[in-house]
Amino acid sequence: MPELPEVEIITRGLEKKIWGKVIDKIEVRADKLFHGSREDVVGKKITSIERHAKMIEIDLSEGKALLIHLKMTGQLIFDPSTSSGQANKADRVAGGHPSRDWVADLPNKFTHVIFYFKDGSVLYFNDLRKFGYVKVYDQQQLKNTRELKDLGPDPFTQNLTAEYLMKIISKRPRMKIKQIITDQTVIAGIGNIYADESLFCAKISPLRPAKDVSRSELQKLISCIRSVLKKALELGGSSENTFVNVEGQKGQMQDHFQIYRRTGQDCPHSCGKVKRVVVGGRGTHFCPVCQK
DNA sequence: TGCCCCCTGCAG
DNA sequence: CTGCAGGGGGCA
Repeated sequence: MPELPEVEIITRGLEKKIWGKVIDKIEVRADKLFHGSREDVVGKKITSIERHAKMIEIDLSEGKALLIHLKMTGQLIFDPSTSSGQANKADRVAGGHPSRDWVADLPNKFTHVIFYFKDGSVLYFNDLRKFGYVKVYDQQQLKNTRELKDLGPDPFTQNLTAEYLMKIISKRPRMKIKQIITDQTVIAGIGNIYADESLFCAKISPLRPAKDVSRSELQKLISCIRSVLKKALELGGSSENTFVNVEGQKGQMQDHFQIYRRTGQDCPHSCGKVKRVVVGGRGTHFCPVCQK
């Protein structure tokens, strides 16, 4: 699923919906996706919710924590109460943005973990492809996991600079620029969609060896990354596929893609046709005319 | 650095 | 039917 904007939207939604609630029970329907002891989290209170790259850390009382990764198709959907569940489901559909029928009817066959809170509200973790996970940690232990410790700077922090990228690139000069910016240990949170969109914005070919990207182009790329991610946040994320926010609603960014998944169509600058190639095993979209 | 894999569904 | 999908770990 989700890249930085989508995970950020979900994180903000969770803060609003489940902060301070006490976990009454956890139901795990697919063991594969839940790592750790259920007893460690039952009875604990949610004390903070934070995004790291594309992961969500939920801190609990007594020093415990949950780390959730949604991978490609994970969803976290909140239902304010079980007793009025029918009404809420109807609201979601009436809201006009049910992404699929199965989103409006929870739990469903893609619901793998269910968090029941003391006040009767429920959080569903759905994942069509079962790549995602929920892991239980001690907060101290979590800080030292590779997953978090090795992450590069968040794109919106001052730590992401052209100088920083040049230093990284000097260690792997031949790597394609797209692979550099989608490496989570270089920049935290950029994935396939926003890499393509950012490179288009900066007029840089995703195939360019990183060492051939100049300082000023890197500067432009950083500002493009920020503007693209900001726009995605403002539009509620990209729901090209299964993304919905914690209320089950889709975002609109997919209607504003300049280049991603527009293979064969005209470049927005009318200079050529959008081409699709594979970089690092992922579909990659660019305009060979304006992206050099 | 480049495949293959995890898994399921959908578009062409 | 084949190929493709927002991620990323593991293996040669």
